[in-house]
Amino acid sequence: MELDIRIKMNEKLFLRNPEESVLGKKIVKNGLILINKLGFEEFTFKKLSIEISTTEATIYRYFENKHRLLVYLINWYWSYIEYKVVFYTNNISNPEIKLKTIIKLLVEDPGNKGLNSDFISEQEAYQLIMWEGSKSYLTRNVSKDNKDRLFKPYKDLCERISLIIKEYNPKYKFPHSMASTLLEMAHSQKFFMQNLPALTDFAKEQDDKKIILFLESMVFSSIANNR
Amino acid sequence: MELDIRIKMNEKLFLRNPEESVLGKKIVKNGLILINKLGFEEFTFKKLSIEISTTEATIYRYFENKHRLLVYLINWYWSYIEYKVVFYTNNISNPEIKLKTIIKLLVEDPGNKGLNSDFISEQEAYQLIMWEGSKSYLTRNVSKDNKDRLFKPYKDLCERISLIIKEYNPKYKFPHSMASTLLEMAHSQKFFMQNLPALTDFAKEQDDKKIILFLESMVFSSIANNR
DNA sequence: TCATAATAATAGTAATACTATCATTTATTT
DNA sequence: AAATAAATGATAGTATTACTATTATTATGA
Repeated sequence: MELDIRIKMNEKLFLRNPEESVLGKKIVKNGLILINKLGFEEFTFKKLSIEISTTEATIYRYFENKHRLLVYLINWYWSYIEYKVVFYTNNISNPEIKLKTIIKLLVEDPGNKGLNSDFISEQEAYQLIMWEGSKSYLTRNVSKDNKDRLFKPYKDLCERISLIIKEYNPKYKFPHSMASTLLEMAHSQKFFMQNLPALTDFAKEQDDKKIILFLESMVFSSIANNR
Repeated sequence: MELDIRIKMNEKLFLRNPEESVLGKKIVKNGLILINKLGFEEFTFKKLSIEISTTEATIYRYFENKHRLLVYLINWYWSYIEYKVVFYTNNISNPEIKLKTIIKLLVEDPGNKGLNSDFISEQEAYQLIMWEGSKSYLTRNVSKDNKDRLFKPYKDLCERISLIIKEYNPKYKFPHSMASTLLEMAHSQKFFMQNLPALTDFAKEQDDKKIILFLESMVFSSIANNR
């Protein structure tokens, strides 16, 4: 069985829906790869247009600017993760196991096992979140973008996790903050491990198990607490 | 008593030491204010040069590029925070009180009470960390910059906090990761509270007390845990 | 006072972040 | 199959960015 996951994207993110044409998909797919290769600051539509043998002007017909493309990609990732969370926790009744499943989903690099269609590669998207994720909201347009619901997928995922936390302990006072801390740290700690290991207790390039243990320890000791 | 705090900055950060001239100090001071006003992406040396009535070329004689200026400012802030941490925890023997003191120092907006000399304004630096902090290391040059010790102040502060965590509980396995989580979240949760409140349990523009409670709860329940 | 260093004034370049126009190709409708 | 519309390509152009270079002027210091 090969299933095609289709995520409905916010229409404000694009001028022309990239999913509806071969070229549009190429822009998104190769845009992601090129951002990962160059870093977001060095990435330009000009460079992308050369990569995929089209013109700058054509890319601008799909996306207003490169930041919108970034947010598009990041939203795709969070929506996809939420889909995975639903898929893998649906049949689980125990909130502790649910949370542990989520932590694994967040931390583990999908590698080449991940979804790798002719559209967005899961593994590339994972790298993107690690390196560029917070750049989606760290701009002077946060509030405006937020009103346009550009951060809805991230907020939805945060909400879903906070509900499970509440299920685990209805008295815990900070389910949303704990959920966003978990989401942020899943990627930050991995980034630190690989690039600034002094900020962690994990040796450089070590596997994910220790990060998972750290996050589990943090989440469960916090939310078990009734103060 | 008016004391002049002098922080020794890494020489790789600048081409000419900005502390050694009136113009240099003006570049740093007003650079900080202008980055906060425009956001780092929109900030340029050209705009700064107009602001302080000098030329672009002159600013380039002090800093290689705007990213170096950003890292300079961020390093100043973390060094200053470490100084404050030492100052306010020196006479405290109880590691719990030490950690609580640190959490307050990290979260509380210094406002106009903070250090506000003719050089860097503490309050402006605080805003900078919140909005632009992670952009100092989220670049393709992290490893190179790390080798040049550009992140030393942040790593030093993390190390210092992790030592206190170890003092509190020598068996706790993730003192550095917990310290970096605390450092990151002190500013992220505040940013979220002000700009993306759905990611927190704090009403928009609310005071800092709840963030402090959240972080205290997270840190102490985690590090009390002996698993 | 002479020498040196710092700054200002000015100019210039390649790249970025777009917008506009028009011709050509491709897809859709009748 | 012809007519029409939509998407793309080719090309050009603009203001700004991110620098580097040169020379004149001003301040500092031995």
